[in-house]
Order: sequence, then C-alpha cells, then structure tokens
Amino acid sequence: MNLAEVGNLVGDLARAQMLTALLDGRALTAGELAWCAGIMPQTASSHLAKLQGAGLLAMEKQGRHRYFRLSSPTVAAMLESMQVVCAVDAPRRIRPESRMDRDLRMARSCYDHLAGVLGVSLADALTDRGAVDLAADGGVVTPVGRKILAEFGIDVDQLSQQKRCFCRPCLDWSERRHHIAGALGKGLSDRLFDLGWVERIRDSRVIRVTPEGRRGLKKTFAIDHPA
Amino acid sequence: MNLAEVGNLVGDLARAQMLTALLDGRALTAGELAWCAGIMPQTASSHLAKLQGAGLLAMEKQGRHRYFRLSSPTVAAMLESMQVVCAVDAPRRIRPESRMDRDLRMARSCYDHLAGVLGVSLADALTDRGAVDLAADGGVVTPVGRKILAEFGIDVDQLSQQKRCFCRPCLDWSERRHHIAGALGKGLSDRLFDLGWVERIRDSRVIRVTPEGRRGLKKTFAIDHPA
DNA sequence: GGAACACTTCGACCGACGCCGAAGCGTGCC
DNA sequence: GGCACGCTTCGGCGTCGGTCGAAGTGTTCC
Repeated sequence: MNLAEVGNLVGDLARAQMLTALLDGRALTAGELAWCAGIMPQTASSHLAKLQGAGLLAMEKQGRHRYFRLSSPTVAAMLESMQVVCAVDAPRRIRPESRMDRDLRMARSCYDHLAGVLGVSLADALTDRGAVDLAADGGVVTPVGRKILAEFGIDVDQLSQQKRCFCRPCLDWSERRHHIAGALGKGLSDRLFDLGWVERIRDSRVIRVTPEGRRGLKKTFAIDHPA
Repeated sequence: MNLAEVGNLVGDLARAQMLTALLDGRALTAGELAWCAGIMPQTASSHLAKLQGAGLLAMEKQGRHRYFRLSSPTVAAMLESMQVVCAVDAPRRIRPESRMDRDLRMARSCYDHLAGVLGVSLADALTDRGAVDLAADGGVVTPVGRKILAEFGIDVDQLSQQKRCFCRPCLDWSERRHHIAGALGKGLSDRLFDLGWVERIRDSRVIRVTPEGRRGLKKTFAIDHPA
C-alpha cells in the first residue's frame, strides 16, 4: 500500500463522508453509512469492502447487521490531519449556516477530547489566563496553569507521564480555530464528564452541556455557553 | 475544500510521488518533479497547478524555473500521517530490495529529524538503555535518559519547553519501525549535525554519516552504522 | 415454512480524469 | 536577433472507477 492508494480511498466523496461519520470512534452499520453518504446500499457495500480491504476499517458482524468502525486511532489521526489541511487552505469563506448541525457545532467529541464552540472556548479560556501556551505543533502548561488545573481537579504531572503527546492543538473544522487535544485534551474532557457538566447524546457525536455544567463553566472559566 | 478533495489530490500516483519527493522540505523545479513522477512535463504541469491551486504547494519563480515546495508543515504532517497508515496496514511484505535507494534507506532527513536505519537505530539505542519510552501516540524521557542526553549535549528541559510536541514516534516507511520525531527528534538531529557526525548530500534527502560520526555513534550509542 | 430485512455480488452504463503530442509563451545565453 | 530551454495551454484519446438495477445470500421474526 502506498500514499496514492490511501489518498484514493479517502478521495471519493461517498467514502470521505463515511469516514467522517466514523471519526468519533463509534461503529455504524453499513446501512447507516450508506445513508450518511447519500448512496444506495449496494454502492456503499463496495466502498466499505474497499476501505476494509485496505485496513482502514474494521468490521464486526452482529446478527444481520455489519458494524464498521475505524480500524485504529492511527486512521483517525490521519483523517484529522487531512481535515486540518482542508481548513487551513480555505481560511476565509462564508460560513454555511445550517440549522441541522448547530448542536454539532456547539459541542461534540473529537475522538477522545472536546471540540466545537465548547472545545474552542475552553482552549481560549486557558490560553487567556496564561494557563496553557499553544503553538502550531504542540503546547505547554505554565506553572500558573498547573495550579489552575489542579484546582479544577486535573493532575498535570500524571497526565504528562502518559506515553502520548501531552498537549496538541487540534484545528476545529467548524470553528476554524484550535481546541486542545492530546493527554491534556482527554484529561479536560474526562473531568467535565466526571463532574456531570457534559453528557453524550445517544447515537451522535453531539455533547450536551448540563445546566450544572453551564453554571460551572461560567464560574470557573468565565465561559458563557449558549443553551 | 473538503476531505475528499484533499484525498483526491494525494490519490493520484504521480501527484503522490511529487509530494513524497517534497516531503523533506526542499523546493524542486517542475521538471525535477516530473522526472520524480515519471511523467511528461506537460502532465506534471497540470498536476502541479492543481496542487498549488488547492494550497498544498507553494511556488516561487526563479528565472525560467519554477520551484515548488510544500506550502506548510501542516501539509507535511498530513502526508506523514498518511504514510503511517500505509505502513501500518501492510506490516508484513517482502521488502523490495532496490540498490538505487539504499542510501536513502540507510539515513535520510524526515522534515526536521532523522529517519532510515540511522533514525531507527538511534530510537532503539535510546529505548534499549531506558532513556526514552515510546508508545503509540507519544513518548517520554526518563530521568536516566535526561542524564544520558545531557552528557550527549542535549538539554531536555529546554527542548520540552518548546511549543511543539516534545517526543513523538514517527513510523519509518522504509524500516517499518519507529524513529523519534518532535522537539527531541529535531534536537537529536541538530546535535548530530553540530558534532559533524552527519552531513547532508546536496539535492537529496540522503544523509551521510561521516567517519567521525561512525566512531562516535559506536562509542556513544553502540550503533554500528554500515558504511 | 415464509416473509421481511440487511447486505452482497454481478453487470452495464457513463462521466471524469490522467495521459501525451503539438503548439505557444517567457526567460536566459551566445 | 536567434536559438535553446523550462514550462504551460489545448485538444483528443483511452481507461478507470463510481453508480444503480437486478438478483442472490444469510439472518431474524412470526
């Protein structure tokens, strides 16, 4: 397998839509993916066979359904980096407002961390008070930030010992700005779930901010998250 | 611009070969790129126009030559992550031995750090003596490693304060194993150049290990780099 | 057993795109 | 000026692959 083959696999609109739908790590049935891509089941079937054959997708049978998911975080990372290039190359364009995915824009999961307006606001808040310092290729937590995060219930030392990139800016495709990924991003996300400030919406990447979370975000980070 | 468009751009063999040739950050002329891709200049011209139009490549006129390079490290990162997926998906295959790119396999630059047998050996040496601990998504330097690297002339604290990913495993496409990227990868590379242990070959990604470097690598890291 | 359902396989159609030859444009060298 | 050179534009050719209808396989439910 070479670069061109991988590019080709992603380079079809229908397949790209399927992959995007799978980007949050959930597994979807062939039918659902066909619907996502706006094509007939038999067409989807051939696409899925290609993606699976190339090892981008993993499949699991369950009764008469076939569930597909991204085969590894490596694939998710690749798609993410491709989306970043998309967003960077088209920095200024009229934002196509769509009612339907307003919720998705507000807050969603991006593999294992938070994205959307919420994710970006959180990154902004931490940057504004000098807690983290983000650059193109990574980021650091300042001594001040260490203290702020500790008060919020996040042990930076423990996170930084994980064998993964500690802090990484991840370009948000809806907001065209960065949110925080890496161990810190996951840590923040986990903490918000633990506190009950946010919760997942079934069968969706959408994340709901609870009333309690709205109060907490306002008080702790001065974030006014829209209802 | 969307995911599929980017995929499509990379998804052509000729374009993929051009992009790969540009992956070390150098700028090449349209003619050189045509040669790399094994196509006629007029065909290359249309490919390059597409890549440039999409913002993946930047162009600079110089006399009657046109120099093309990757427009940003973001693009390089994307290509790298795509190559990783290529390599992961095809883990075991008969290695196609080619005399021509033996040098390239032995040691080369990968954007801003070292790759090839040399890069992998270095990563192995550091891992073996417990200096670094690499995982799928990142890596850490142990206290022991901090000491080893300090003796070698690398200030880990300074590197870790850079606003980029500190240590990241980068899958080596020729060796199918990891070498070290990120700030640490660049730090190692810089140090080897400063010591005069390695040097660039003009107009190529190939890196030559000097006799002095061969001795040094053997003594310091117990690496027997082939001549 | 039979019907509904999820999905796959096969075959035919057709549009998109990569390819090169020929010709045109701008630059540098003698 | 004249020629060589690097590159681009244009036009026609060929092929590859995405598309869907029809038919087939396997599963669930009654």
